[in-house]
Amino acid sequence: MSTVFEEIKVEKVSDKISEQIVKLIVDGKLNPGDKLPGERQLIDVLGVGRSSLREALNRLETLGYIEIRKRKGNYVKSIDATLQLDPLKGLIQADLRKIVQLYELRRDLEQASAYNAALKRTTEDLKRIKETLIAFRRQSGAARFSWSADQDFHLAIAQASQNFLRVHVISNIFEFSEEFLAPVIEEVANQRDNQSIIAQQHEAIYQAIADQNAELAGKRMDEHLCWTNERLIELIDKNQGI
Amino acid sequence: MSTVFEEIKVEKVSDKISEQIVKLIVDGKLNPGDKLPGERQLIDVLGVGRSSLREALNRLETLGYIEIRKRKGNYVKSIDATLQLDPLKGLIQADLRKIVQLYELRRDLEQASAYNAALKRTTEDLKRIKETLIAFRRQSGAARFSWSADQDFHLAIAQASQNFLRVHVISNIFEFSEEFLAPVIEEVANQRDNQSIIAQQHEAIYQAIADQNAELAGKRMDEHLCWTNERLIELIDKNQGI
DNA sequence: CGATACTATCTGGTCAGACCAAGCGACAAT
DNA sequence: ATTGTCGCTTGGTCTGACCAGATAGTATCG
Repeated sequence: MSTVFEEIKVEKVSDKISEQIVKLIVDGKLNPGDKLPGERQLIDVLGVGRSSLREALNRLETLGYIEIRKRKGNYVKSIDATLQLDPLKGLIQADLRKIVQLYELRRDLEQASAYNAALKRTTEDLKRIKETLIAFRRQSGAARFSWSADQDFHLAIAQASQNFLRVHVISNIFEFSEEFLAPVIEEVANQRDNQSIIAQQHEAIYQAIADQNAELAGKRMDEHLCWTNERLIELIDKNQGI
Repeated sequence: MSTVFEEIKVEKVSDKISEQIVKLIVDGKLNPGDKLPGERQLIDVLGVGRSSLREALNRLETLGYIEIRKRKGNYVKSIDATLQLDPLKGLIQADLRKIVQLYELRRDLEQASAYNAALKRTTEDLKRIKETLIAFRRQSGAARFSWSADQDFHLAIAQASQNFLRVHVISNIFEFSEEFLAPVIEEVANQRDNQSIIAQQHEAIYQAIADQNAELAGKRMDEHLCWTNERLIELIDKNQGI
């Protein structure tokens, strides 16, 4: 029975309007830089109320299709800017210090990651982790901090924990935080000591995983990330003050 | 010269409104699933016109922060960004047993959630958790398992852990897994004992959080979810065989 | 007493009309 | 040629009104 009837969808007026305008842009009837007719003119042509029209225009603006210039008019935008609507990004932008919460989350996951890796790692996993360790040491000789080598280590452990979701989520966190921290993270390289401290911590974690000592692996990972987070907070506070 | 003068920016009323609401979400004053006051009520509180308010709400919806349900109200959405789960839907559909990995992830987070809640909970947080406990007991009297009351308990703890991201991510996992498990979860209700066992486990967790015993809270949460996961695996294996 | 039916009210969606301040162009005064 | 003024246009905002569906409390009927 349930397959016989279709749900009746009520489409908002503003949806139809924005669909139509997007179609015009896609079809090339409206080109970047073109000025749309004034709002009062459009509501006549479209036969809708101004609030619906404005709702549509507003959505188109936040989606990046048009640009609303107060007291000047509405213009079609060139869609060169990759329209990214990552809600999380907006949230963190609202308060950079919130990124600490993201890193707290990371600690939750990575602590478990190391714990489970110690229990479930294969010898291949272990070998892969070892390789990332060597790569990190090698690259830390260079002037700048090698973020990607650091990430490789953590991701290798996540893989060893035999949970593809964990890898996925942790990798997401890396990707996400990179663009926020890229401007400040370079400072880490200035304090050259940090590099070797991190390397030592990594090696200690590796050792615990190799020994299949889950408790210790988890504990060391937690301490490692606590230490990292503290450095991070220092950095942010310093740059925030400017 | 150009550096001496700053451009005067005119901020739209709707911008201020949406900023404020985003801030409320970031600060955890508004949590996933919360219902916003009605539009007519909000314009009184904020002292703005309805068009500006609606403009703000509309933007927040297209950005993914809230969900506008016609004739029902406006609700805060959980943020999907960290855990971009949608692409994974296909993977889990292909092999329902993969959901075990999702629940392992949940355990990572919730163990930390309980741990931190025990450390950081306010007395208000504690009161809120207690209420979910009572609601669960009351609803478990009914024939069917009250999934939402169960979720409320776990989310209340996440809130008490003072990390808004944790709330969102856990809420996301619930949302995501609900659609997979809805068909099988009802069976839990058949074994009436489970209901009271879960209630007891919840109460034990609550007690540890009330006592601010972080280690114990984390441990009990972990055990609780281990137990749950085992029941889950049984269910899946049984239904998979058909 | 219990199930059904109704009604008052609340919700978001839409429309219409009004006013504001700033941009802009035409035109006059200097 | 520069400056000042006036009026029109533009998007931004507010108010008030109505609609239709959802909802909950009340009244009615069996």
